[in-house]
Amino acid sequence: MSTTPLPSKSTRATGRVTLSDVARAAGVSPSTVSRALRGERAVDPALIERVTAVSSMLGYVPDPAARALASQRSDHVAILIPLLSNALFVDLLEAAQTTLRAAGYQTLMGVTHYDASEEEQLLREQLLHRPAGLLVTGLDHNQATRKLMAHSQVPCVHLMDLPIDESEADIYCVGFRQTEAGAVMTRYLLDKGYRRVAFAAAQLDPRVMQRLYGWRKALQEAGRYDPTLEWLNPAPSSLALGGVIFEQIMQQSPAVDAIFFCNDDLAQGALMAALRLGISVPSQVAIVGFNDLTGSDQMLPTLTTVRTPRAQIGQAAARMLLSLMRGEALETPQLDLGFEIVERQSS
Amino acid sequence: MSTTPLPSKSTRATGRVTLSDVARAAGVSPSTVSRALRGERAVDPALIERVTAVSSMLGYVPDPAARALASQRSDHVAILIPLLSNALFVDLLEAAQTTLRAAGYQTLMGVTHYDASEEEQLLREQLLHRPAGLLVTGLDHNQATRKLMAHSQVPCVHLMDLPIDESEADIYCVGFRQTEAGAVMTRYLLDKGYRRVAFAAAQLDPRVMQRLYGWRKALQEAGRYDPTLEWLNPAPSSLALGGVIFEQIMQQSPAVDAIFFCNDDLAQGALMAALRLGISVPSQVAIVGFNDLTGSDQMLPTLTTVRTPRAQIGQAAARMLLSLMRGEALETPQLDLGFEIVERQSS
DNA sequence: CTGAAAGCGCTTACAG
DNA sequence: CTGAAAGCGCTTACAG
Repeated sequence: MSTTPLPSKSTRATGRVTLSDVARAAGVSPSTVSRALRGERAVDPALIERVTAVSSMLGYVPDPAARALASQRSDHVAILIPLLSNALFVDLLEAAQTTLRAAGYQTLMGVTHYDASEEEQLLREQLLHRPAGLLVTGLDHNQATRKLMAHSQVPCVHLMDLPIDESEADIYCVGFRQTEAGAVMTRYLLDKGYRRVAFAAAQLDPRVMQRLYGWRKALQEAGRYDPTLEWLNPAPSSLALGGVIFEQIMQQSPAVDAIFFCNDDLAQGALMAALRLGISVPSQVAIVGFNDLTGSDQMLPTLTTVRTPRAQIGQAAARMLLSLMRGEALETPQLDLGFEIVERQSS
Repeated sequence: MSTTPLPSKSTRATGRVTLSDVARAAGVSPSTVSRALRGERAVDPALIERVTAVSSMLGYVPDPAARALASQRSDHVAILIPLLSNALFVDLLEAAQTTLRAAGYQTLMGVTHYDASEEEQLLREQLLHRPAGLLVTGLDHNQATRKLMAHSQVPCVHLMDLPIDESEADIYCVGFRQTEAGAVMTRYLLDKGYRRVAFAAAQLDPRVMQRLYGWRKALQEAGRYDPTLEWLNPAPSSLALGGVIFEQIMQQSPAVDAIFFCNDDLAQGALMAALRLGISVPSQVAIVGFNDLTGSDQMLPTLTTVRTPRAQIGQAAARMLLSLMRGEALETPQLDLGFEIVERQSS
């Protein structure tokens, strides 16, 4: 143990300290080192200690490629998110990655741009690396993607959403009830006395649509639903678009007294447009958003919105995935992290 | 070629189509398949064609782990950026990743939080995967990080910055002259007739400091430099902080007639604060920012700023790296992509 | 230009 | 509980 291991004589020696170096120095077989270091049960505790000591003395670090090749499982975790231009997903990504990295995993990120076939292609590329786990946004995927996920046998946790019906009860996910959040915000507005509550949305991804359904349900229950209150635009969400939509609504439906935007960037843009147009918020029209993004508390007036626990979702999903990768059974396969109305000045 | 390859009889067969399957079906040796598929010169064109055809017919896809283990080079490219909470770096990341992915590389992202030792640790983890290339933000790294990069022999391109002196002429980088951008914006303000131009900064990373030096130089040349015009805050940049700094300046230095914020989020926060405080921009005080981030064109008044080519930087750096990874010599190892003043209403 | 052989650095049945 | 051996799926000197 006091002698430095001789460098390998091979022509292709890489200079790296290998498992065999550790085995030689510890006086055991490579198999034992492998087992001891991975904490496999059925290894003599005394040996574990010796191997661990020698290993760290030599500065041994396992080669991920060799490990992946031999075990057919890499130390990568693949994550699929729709966009990087929405702070929501960036928060999700960062939280998941931080948790995963602390457990020794590298994150492989894929940006789908809300495109089902791009998602499929990205997943295909990621699966080539035999990831140890999968984190995917939402529950809606095309046939091929679902098949790939199932065939790969890779543990998978879905982000942001919770299944609606029980046919999906076998799916792992962490999120909150989008539909309910839409309904709760709408009821909040009705309770404040607003009577013509519009819903304005862009992008129209599945979660936005669920918020729409929640809004519809709440209005219908209050007997205040009217299809002309729906303003749906498939274009990508942005501040600028929020301003455009706001102007449209104000021009075409002056009787609207509150607007529920499906995302804070739209609502922030609307607030800026209101300032520009001299429309006073909330006295002429209330404006509320969704997600509580950066800047919403700095607007004039400050923006009422729904705070969504995206960092917590990223972290909890990563933890859930870590459990699955260890082969543990989960008590709660579907985690509802809730949401919260943040009342500010705009409503 | 018309018979499907027999599945391997091994207990650990993975079901994947392998190089040997292709070799058998094409009637050549595995070495030849390997060479043909990688486009190595010195392979009979006819064989290349045959191998390629068989390979795609069989749906062969090389195993990245096996390739990495054998060649000591993975298909990963590691990228180090300071933050994910600054849209600037997200744009950089997305552009680089898109370009890299199109060339068959997977991106390994590391977020340093402007912490030199976290950067070192991240790089260490990334190098374990034997990345084919490295993309790192800035030119400032600690001793250990520089040593790691040099010893690794991995081609590396630096982002955002250009070296100041010639001692760093051997470094590859894509960016623009931060100091000059600071000076140009300051001269623009002086030319517009502003006389007491403050510089307000947060985070104080190396690039912010360079902008500060540019501002100083421009003011000194105009005989208008005054140390009390410098407002430096090491806290992370944010809209809220911009508002706070703006209030401070207005209270303590009412004679200031223009404020140059080192980043648009600060400037946007200042604009909102001005609205709140009833301070009119630009008639009482001009406000300008840096980077032209989302929302700057939606503010009231719209924000004058410096547009920086971050997406182009990400893409150009990725392309440069691809060349280096191919072993090509570069005509331009240091690429200056410039910047542009965007004049809007706030100045 | 092509092939046989060794090797990359691990993991994992299989025996004991 | 431990070890010898085979194998994961490629690449790359080395010969020819």
